[in-house]
Amino acid sequence: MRRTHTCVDLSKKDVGQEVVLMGWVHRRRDHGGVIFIDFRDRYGLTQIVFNPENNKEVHDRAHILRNEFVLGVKGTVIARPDDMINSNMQTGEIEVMIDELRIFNTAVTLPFQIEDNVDASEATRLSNRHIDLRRPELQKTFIARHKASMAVRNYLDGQNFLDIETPFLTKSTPEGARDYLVPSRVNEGQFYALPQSPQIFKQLLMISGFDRYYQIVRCFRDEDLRADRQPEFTQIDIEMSFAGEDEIMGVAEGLVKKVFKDVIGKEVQTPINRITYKEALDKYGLDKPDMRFELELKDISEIVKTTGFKVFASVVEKGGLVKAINAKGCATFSRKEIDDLTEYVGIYKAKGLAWVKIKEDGSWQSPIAKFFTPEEQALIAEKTDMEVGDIIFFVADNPKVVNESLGNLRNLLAEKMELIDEDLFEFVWVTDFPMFDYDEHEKRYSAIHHPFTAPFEEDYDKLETDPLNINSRAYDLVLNGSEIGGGSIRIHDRAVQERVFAALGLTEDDYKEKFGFLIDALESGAPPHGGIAFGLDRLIMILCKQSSIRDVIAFPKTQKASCLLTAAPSFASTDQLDELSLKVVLDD
RNA sequence: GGGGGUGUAGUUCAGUUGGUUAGAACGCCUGCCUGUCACGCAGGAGGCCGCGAGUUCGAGUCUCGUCACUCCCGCCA
Repeated sequence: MRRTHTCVDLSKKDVGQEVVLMGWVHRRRDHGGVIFIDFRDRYGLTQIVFNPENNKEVHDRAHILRNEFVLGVKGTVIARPDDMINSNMQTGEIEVMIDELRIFNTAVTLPFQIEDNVDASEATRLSNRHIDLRRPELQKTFIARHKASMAVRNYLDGQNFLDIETPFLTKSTPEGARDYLVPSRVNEGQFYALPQSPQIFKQLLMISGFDRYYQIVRCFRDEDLRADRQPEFTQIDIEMSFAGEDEIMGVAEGLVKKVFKDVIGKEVQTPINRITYKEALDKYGLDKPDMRFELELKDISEIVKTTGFKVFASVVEKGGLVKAINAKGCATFSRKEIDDLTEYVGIYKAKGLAWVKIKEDGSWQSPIAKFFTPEEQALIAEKTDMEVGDIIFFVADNPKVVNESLGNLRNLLAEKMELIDEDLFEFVWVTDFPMFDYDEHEKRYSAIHHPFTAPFEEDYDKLETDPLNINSRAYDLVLNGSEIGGGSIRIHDRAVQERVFAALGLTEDDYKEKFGFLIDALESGAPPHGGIAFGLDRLIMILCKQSSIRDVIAFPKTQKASCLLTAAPSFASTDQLDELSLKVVLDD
C-alpha cells in the first residue's frame, strides 16, 4: 500500500478515483451501520466512510478504530450529495469509501484532545509535547517558522552572504550573560562555554575576508526565563565588512520585508523610521517603543520646578523628572482602576501615580489640584493637551523610574483603551544608544550593547574622561514594542578596543587573557565591519501572534529551564562525574 | 533573590460557614443505532482533593512548610 494523496488534496475533480491515504483517526462517528471517520494528516482532514453494503469485512474491522489510531486506507473518492456537503471542511464536497484498511498502530487514550482550542494546561501539554504538536494550529506555526528560515536563506544567499558554522564548544567570556559551562574530559578541571552568540567568531570571519556572513544559529544564556526568553534560542546572525550603518540596516530591512512577504503576505514599508535612544525615552519612556499607537509622554519638569507642590519641585531640583501621560477620554476610570494602575507603576519603583481628571466645566478634579496656581495648571494643560473627559497621570522620580514606569503604563493603557490594532506590524529603528551605563552592584561601567561596539569617533576622547556621555554606533530593530534585532558597527582598531576594555574596568592582564586572540586579530589586517542579529523565535512569535516563545519552539523549557518531556536536566552518575573530575556539592 | 496567580477524575473546572457517600462537562468503556460531521440514545468505570506537618470531635475548605506550572521585578553585553 502506497500513499497516493494527502488529506487536503482531494476534491470533486477526483471523484471515481481509487486513492490511498495515510494518517490518524481524528474523530469517529460510528452509527452501528455506516462509520464516518475524520482522517487527519499534516495537510488536513478528509472524511472516510466504512459502509457494510460496500465492504462488510472491512466495515466489521473498522468498529475497533479509536482516536489517534494510525491507518492506511484505500478506497474510492465519491461526491457527497448536495445536502451533505460540509462547507466547513476544505475537502467537504467529497469523501472516500474504504475498501481496504491497514491498522499501522493503535493508540491509548491521550491526556488531551487534538483540538485547536486547547483546554489542557501548559504543563500537561509540555509533558506530552509530541501529542501537543499534532494540533493543526501548532503545526501552522512551525510551517511558518520553516518558511521564515527559507526566506532568510534565500534572501541572504541572493545578497552574497555565506552561511558559515561556528563552534558551540567555545571559550567562556566575561561581560554579558551567565554562560552554560561544559566540562572537558580531556582537560581535567577545564570548561568550555556554550556561545551566548557567535559574536567574536563572526568578527574573526570578517578579518578572514569572508566579507558577508550569516548563520541561523542556536545561542545559550543561563539567565532567568520570561514569556519571551528561553535558555536556548535562535538568532539570525549577520556580519558585513566595509559597511556602515546604512548598508547594514538596508540589508536588515530587505530581510524583514522578504520574510513578511513570504510568510504572511504582508508588505513592510521601507525604509523603516529611525529614532534615537534619547528620543525614544523622551516620548515613549522605553528603548523599545510600541509604535502602533501615539499616547506620548510629556515632560513637565520645567513647569513644575518652582511649584508649591513640593513632591514635584524637589524631584526636579535633585535632577529628576516629572512626566505626564494623557489617557484621552478616560476620566471615567474608577478609584479602583486608578489604584490598580498605581500598583502597576509600583512594579517599576514609582512611589506614586498622581492624576488629574478634567471635569465638564474644564476644572481639575485631583488630589493635587490645590497645589498648583492657575498659571501652572494652564501650562500643564497646554503641554499635555488636556480636554474635558481626559485623565492625566504623572510620575515624579529619577529619570529611570519615571521612564520605565510611564513607558510601561503607556503600553498598559493602550491595551486597556483598546488602541492597538492587532493586525498592525509597526517597525522602528532605535539608534545612538549610550555606550556604557554604571553598574551600582559591581561599581564599574558596563557595556550597554557589548564591548566590541564602536563609539562614535568624535567621542573617543571621552573614553577616559566621560564614558557615560559616549554614544555607540548601535541600533535595535523594534517591532510592536518588542526588540527583535540589534547590532552595531564594531571596533576594528586594536588601540580603540583596548581603551574600551580599560573603560570597562578590565586590566590589561584580564582582557589579554579573555580576548587576547581578538585583539591580536584586530592588528592583523581587520576590515571595518558591523552586523546585526535577529531573534528568530521572537520574530516568529509576533508574526504568528503567539503570546509565548514556547509556542514557536518545538521542544521548549519551563520557567525553571527544565524539559518536562525528557525530564532534563537530571543528576549525572558517579562514573560520568569521575571521568570529568567533577564532584557535586549540594547546599543542605 | 523577590512579588502575584494556579494546583480537586484522563482533561477543563465547580465545591457554601470546617460537617453525612467530593460533583459537572468533555474524554474513556459497554450496548443500541445506515448519512454523521462537536452524531444520537441507554448504562458504566474512573479521585493520594500536588506533597508534608499542624489546629479540630471532624480539613478539599483554616494555619505553616514544601514542590510544580505560570506572569512580573531583579537578571538577560
